[in-house]
Amino acid sequence: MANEYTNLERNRLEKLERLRAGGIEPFPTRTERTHTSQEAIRQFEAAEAAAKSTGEETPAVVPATLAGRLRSLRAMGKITFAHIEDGEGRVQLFLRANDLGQEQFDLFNREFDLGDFVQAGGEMFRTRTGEPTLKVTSFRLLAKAITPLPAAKDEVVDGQVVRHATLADPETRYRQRYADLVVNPHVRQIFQRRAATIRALRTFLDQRGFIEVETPILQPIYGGAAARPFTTHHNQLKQDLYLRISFELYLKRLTVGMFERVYEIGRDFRNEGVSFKHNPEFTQLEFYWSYADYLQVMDMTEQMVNYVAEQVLGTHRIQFRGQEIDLTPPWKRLTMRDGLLDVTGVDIDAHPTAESLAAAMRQKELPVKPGAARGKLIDSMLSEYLEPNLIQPTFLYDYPRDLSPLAKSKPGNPLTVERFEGFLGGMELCNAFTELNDPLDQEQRFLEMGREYEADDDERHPMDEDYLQAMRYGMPPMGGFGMGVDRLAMLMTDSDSIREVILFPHLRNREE
RNA sequence: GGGCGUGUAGCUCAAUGGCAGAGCAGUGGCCUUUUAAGUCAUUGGUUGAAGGUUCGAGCCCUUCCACGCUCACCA
Repeated sequence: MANEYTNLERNRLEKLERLRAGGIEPFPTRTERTHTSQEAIRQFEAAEAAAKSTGEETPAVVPATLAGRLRSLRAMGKITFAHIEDGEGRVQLFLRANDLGQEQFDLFNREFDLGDFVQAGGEMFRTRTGEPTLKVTSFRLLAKAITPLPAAKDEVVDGQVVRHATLADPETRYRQRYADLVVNPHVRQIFQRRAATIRALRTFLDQRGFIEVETPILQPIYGGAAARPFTTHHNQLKQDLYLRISFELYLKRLTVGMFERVYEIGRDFRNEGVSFKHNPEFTQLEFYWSYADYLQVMDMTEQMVNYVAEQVLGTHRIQFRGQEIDLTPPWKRLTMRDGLLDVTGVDIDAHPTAESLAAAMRQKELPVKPGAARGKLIDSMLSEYLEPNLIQPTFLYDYPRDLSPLAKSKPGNPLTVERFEGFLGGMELCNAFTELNDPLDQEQRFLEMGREYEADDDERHPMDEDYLQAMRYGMPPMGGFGMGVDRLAMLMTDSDSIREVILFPHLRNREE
């Protein structure tokens, strides 16, 4: 569809044509930047400090050529003040007809707009109000902005209400994230913190001897979680493929191959509902640690999250949704049985069958979904009554076996597996267990899952024969771990929605 | 998928069923140290889309679209 220009855009296009007519290329190829905004300011302030210490009246000249986006313009007759912004910050420009000549000065005022990328050369000085500023002796357009940035200046109502209105509409912010990033510096900070979060995770794991690997995103059989996959097709191979819903089964194959400690940070895809904590594609961290069990993984988890906060925020006490969360280890540990007993009065250990558990729940006047399996019933109590109350970091551990087909049973307790989930801020953050490494038991679990989900084909857990083959070669005992990196980024940035920490979140297509 | 809500100028927002407005930005002036400058003037609208009710619809009704919140779903 052809773009239709607004009046404001047409106005800028006319400027662009005038520039071209005057022999000025509005999108030149080269830039001659010598300093970033902050380098120029730092160097100037250093020259000032040096002059002061030696008693000089004027500091040494600091020549600089800067480049950035025009973010403010104040034309005052024969002089103009402006600010340009680059990746590090802002610096003020000072232009004077006397210095530039009337023709150049007029060119700047008439044809340059907010949002344009410009290059400006000159010397640093300090204005009467004390701001380090570039006195411009030459300038050049680097790239014309046709569309005005979606930002307004402040609004003064009755000399009282000052509102620095800027792009706020969530739809526009997500669809045009580039514009959001330009005008909302705090959004840039969110993604800098996200990057720091992922960097800290890598550093933490690398330091502990884990090796980062990459496993297939296109998989012939999906597995490792219960979720509907996205399906695609390879034309030449005439083969349906799935976008992975987890990395688990591939990473565990690598432990068979003697990689004792592996991890992967990457994208998972789940063809399910979208919410403030769900996006169809999301970033996952999984690691597998041979010869460890879920208790060791628990210890490492609290250390890892605490380390991330220290690296990203410089503190162990983070603010999230108006509450302070203390990440300092050790975290609270609670068995699922005790946790549910506390909040619902139902003892899951006393009810080994779905029928018995459902009866107990009805007696406590808890909602029961008819025909639900025991694991589903437990899960519903967990997410309804327990999870929202777990604000401070809490490990919930020892899960029912029928919720966890890839986890190992507790010795002497076949109904319970060695599994934990980490909760904080009322959200599930991670999921881990002592991994099942018995190929015969694993085959049996796959068969059970297949039966259980027979009614709902979408959720069926497909049998992965090759995974069983890997396990038959011998799989070491190990602890495994998975964590939603987006949710960790939410915690590190105090973001209410997963969409705030994903650069380009999924949105429905616009009507033509 | 259900419920509730929102959609008006580039941005942020007004407008009892009765002339579609403001601030900022934009445009044209004045202004040689401003601070998201000041000042005078001024342009800009298919009110998300389509239909309906009405003498008259931004407002009421119906359908559709998008977004937000929420429920359902979601190991």
